[in-house]
Amino acid sequence: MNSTSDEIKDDYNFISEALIDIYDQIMRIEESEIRKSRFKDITAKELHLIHTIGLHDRKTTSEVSRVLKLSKGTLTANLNNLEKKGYIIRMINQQDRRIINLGLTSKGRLLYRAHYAFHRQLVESCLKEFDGSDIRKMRQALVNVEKFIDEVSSK
Amino acid sequence: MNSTSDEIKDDYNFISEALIDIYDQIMRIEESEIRKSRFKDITAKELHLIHTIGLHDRKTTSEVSRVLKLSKGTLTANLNNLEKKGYIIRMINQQDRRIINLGLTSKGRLLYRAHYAFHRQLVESCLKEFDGSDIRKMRQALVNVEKFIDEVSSK
DNA sequence: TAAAATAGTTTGAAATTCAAACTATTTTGG
DNA sequence: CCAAAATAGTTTGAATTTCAAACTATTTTA
Repeated sequence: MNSTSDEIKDDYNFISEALIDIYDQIMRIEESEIRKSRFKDITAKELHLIHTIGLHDRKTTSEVSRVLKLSKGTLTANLNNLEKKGYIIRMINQQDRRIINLGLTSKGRLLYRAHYAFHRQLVESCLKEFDGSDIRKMRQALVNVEKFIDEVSSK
Repeated sequence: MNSTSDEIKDDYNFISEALIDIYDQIMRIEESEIRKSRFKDITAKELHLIHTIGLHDRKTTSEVSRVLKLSKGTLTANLNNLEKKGYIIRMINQQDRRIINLGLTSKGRLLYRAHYAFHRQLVESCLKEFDGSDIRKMRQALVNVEKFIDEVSSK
């Protein structure tokens, strides 16, 4: 297919606008879907934190606060909430007892998987009409976004 | 190109993970880029509000609070801040004097355009290696995301 | 034209965030 | 070896953000 540079500009505009609006909607819908399930006490932010803690990584509090760009104090408060609600556990690291390793409880792992499944469903439903080569290109476009973000952050 | 169903699954996983992580990073980088410019007093949330108010729409407070899913009280507080900082103006609607129409000041319009330009730059930089037909497909994928969100929200 | 409805603001309470001070532990270097 | 410095995480107090409910002003309804 041939495209004029005007058509491409128009697509760029459309894609820019769509991107600006979509983030927020996805966050909101994630939260509202999760709240319809058995996990009624979870906010979008907590979902994000659960995802960052991950299934098997045993990350430390410092690592997580660095990744999420939250102060250590804020993270401590968030972890207290999730611990009270039974989603995470703190494990004192026996090699270095200053360090707390974070893990998900079985309830936390269920939530992690439900969240992930929802995302997968979104991706599958939106890409099902495309073939393998198209999907590879979409993947590359996302890699490019990450590259762009890295370049801008480090300049 | 042929792709096995395993390769496609792997791409889906990659795309899911990338999507989950990317939102947050874009929000943050948007804020930090804007703060490097003359707009040092603006947060990511305020940027989002400025974008929603838009260049020429004269939206009402209620419309904006519905779109952003903020309570009317919260929006009033946010608008007070942006008004104090000189980015927006409130205009009493002369047909119905209960209604406030919102507009951007010239400073607000400058900020709107700077924000939009940054997004355009991101999109252009990430899509420059693709041809018109590829870009049309990416656009379609975003339309699908919006469709998916609408379906899930309305069910 | 009085009552109901609507648009937006104010209010007070709860939640979230941050930076700085603090506690506990480990590492460093004299 | 041990005191000082560094590090990991928590606590604290203040600032900010958010919400729902009560409120004010205006318009619509019946």
